Amino acid sequence: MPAALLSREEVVERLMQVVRRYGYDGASLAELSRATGLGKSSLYHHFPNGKDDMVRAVLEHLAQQLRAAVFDPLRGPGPARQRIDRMAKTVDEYYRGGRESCVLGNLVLGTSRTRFRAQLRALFDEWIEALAAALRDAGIPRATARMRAEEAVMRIEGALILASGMDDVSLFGRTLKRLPADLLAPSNR
Amino acid sequence: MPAALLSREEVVERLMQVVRRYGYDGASLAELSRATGLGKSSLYHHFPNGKDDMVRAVLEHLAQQLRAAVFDPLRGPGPARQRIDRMAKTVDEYYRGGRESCVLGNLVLGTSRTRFRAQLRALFDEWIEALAAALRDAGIPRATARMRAEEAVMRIEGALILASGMDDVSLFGRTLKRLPADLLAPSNR
DNA sequence: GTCTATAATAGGATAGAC
DNA sequence: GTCTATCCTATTATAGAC
Repeated sequence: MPAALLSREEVVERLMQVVRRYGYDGASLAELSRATGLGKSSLYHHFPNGKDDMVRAVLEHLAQQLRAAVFDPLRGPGPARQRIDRMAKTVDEYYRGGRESCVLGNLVLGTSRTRFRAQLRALFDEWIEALAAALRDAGIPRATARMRAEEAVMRIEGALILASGMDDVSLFGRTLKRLPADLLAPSNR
Repeated sequence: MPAALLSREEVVERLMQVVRRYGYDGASLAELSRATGLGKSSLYHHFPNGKDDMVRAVLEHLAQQLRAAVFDPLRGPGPARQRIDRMAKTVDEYYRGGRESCVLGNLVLGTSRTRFRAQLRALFDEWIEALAAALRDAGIPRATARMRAEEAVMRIEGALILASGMDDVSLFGRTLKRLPADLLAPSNR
């Protein structure tokens, strides 16, 4: 990579910021080049198949980040409530309180919908399963835990859409704030 | 319009299908032309500012559709529960059980995020307010009604994202099914 | 591993005939 | 009101020097 400028990880991190902001279709090579400080040819050197390869790298990078910051803590030791609170906090930071869009949401829409299907599905599923594990540890029955975990991810994704669409980040903050208690509520439904 | 082929409404309806499927950035003039059966020049005749005008027309068209099929019934007469059930049914049909994406979600992401800000915000808000009105009619306090209505829209948007991302439309169906009861639950939170 | 230069193509937009 | 033809720019992608 840039012999001494940016590590591959940093390059991919910047690519991610572009994809997250502009989506797959809106992320031009010119912008990706600008954001990384690498010329187009350099980008093709590292990602021979262009945007497609870049986004694949972005998704791998994101998976690693999420594992370290969200999934592992969710599965990891400690009281379930604390683990879920930590997820909410990390997610809030990652999306900067609702000001940033979701890479996954962006890739699920537009013409990229089918392109990264497997990776997107795997990532969503890993998130849901990690969350469900925490809920099971809190004594919630398996099926209920899975359903609630799915609902949590939906609410987060939906909150990002609406916070952006309504230009009101408080919608995101409130959603995250309510999330832990809702997830751990005595199972009625 | 096409002297006898498609009415303006039908043209806009087809433009909407393209925007909904490919997003703003992914909807090329070539595709919009193909979908409507109109040449690029014809499209520019009706929409002098190109895609921008087309999407504005799409949003106006969508607002009318939603008013007739969703908002008015929500505000309208009848038992609140029935009105909300009807919304769920209509929304399910509109998104074909989770197989179709959301025009609004698509426009909130990508480079179109700021372009249609006012219209997007107004549409989301009208939806939320219509839903909140139904909840108030069901005896739910004003502030709670608004919050629950916001949450309902977030859940719908999020369910569409996750159903698409996980390639599992049942996520959408289940979300819609639970929605009415959750909205009308005795107000604890 | 990066750059400049350049190609090839697609995308957005317009002119003018019918 | 629609079409064919054309234009211009942006975008993706590659070649080849350093």
